[in-house]
Amino acid sequence: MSQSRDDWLDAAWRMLGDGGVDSIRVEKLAENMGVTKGSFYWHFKNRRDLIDGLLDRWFSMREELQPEFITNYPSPEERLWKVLERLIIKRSAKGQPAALRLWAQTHEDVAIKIDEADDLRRNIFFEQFCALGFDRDESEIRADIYMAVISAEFLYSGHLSQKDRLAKARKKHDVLVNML
Amino acid sequence: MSQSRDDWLDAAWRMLGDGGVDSIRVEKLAENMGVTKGSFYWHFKNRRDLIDGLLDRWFSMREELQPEFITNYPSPEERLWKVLERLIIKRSAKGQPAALRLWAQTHEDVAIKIDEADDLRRNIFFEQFCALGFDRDESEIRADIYMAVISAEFLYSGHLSQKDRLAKARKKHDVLVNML
DNA sequence: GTTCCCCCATACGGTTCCGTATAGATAGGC
DNA sequence: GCCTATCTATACGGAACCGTATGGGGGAAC
Repeated sequence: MSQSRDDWLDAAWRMLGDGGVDSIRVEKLAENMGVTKGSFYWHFKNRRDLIDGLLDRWFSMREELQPEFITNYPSPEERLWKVLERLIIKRSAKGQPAALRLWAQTHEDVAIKIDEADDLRRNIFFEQFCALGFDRDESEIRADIYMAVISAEFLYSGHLSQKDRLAKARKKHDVLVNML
Repeated sequence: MSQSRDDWLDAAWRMLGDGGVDSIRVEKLAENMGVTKGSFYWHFKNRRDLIDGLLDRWFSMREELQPEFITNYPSPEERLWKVLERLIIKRSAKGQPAALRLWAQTHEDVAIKIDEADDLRRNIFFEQFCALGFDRDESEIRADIYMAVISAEFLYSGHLSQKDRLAKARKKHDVLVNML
């Protein structure tokens, strides 16, 4: 049963969510997959190469950052919501985002890439709030809060069902979008 | 130069913020402190004992969770703000909270303790929002968002000065407190 | 059936740790 | 001066990993 590079990334991705970057050990990984690390070093140059692969995967997974995703929806209000909704529905990520952010604290190059992606998302939010009629200053603040809500979704989240999470998220969305 | 148990915790606390729980290595720690690990094992039973000490320190540091802290301020609006303000001003914690939360993902006992503290804080927020006149449902949502804003404060690297962080935080606070 | 390439197993050297055992140092009480 | 408590150094066994070197199996191509 031959393992592909993607199979390795899948398993490593799970490990990442469970215990952070440091918990990713190539020998443990090989054991989990029922092969030896001889296979690993066929697919990857070294451990760091694997982790870079995980980073790439994460970035490419964030389709909601691509212009096409957002322009599918007409109203700014809906555009905001769809991003949040999507992150909850495809809960392909559990602890991974938090893990990568933590890891970035000691790896400047990683931090830069993450910051760039964050700025991109934050800016998308910002524009939607502007389109909703908030002034630039207010829009910036609300975009920040929207970012915070998203990050918290992965940090806390706890023991709620997806349905309940969606319901609560929707209410948070409403609070941030409506100014009564 | 004799090292106290607290000195070890101080150094470990710094390490925790820099690289997460996994980066805390007793031999590295000893090297940093200019002694050998012989000293470490005098003060601590083992590595886990040290980390438990860090957890205790974190919990006891959260004075804003104690009733006395909040009742110092008359208005619910101010009570909310003081908690947020305090977390920014005493930036004794940098990556530590995020690191501990991540670590909790693989250690159920830790997760439980953190959840308890979170619930406590969330409930304090909830009560303040209720006192501000929001209904219970709305207050719960706003308390959640307030929690999110706080956690984001530690997650996003942010290259802002403390002054700017405070200013932005104040605006976020205003958004969540005011319903115009 | 030989060749070749892809994927994997085995074996090994080296490093970084944890935790223990044991002895040495230092300072204060007596 | 001696004893004891407190803290630290040294030395060691063992585990967990990383990365490399090397060889082998097995299927596709021919």
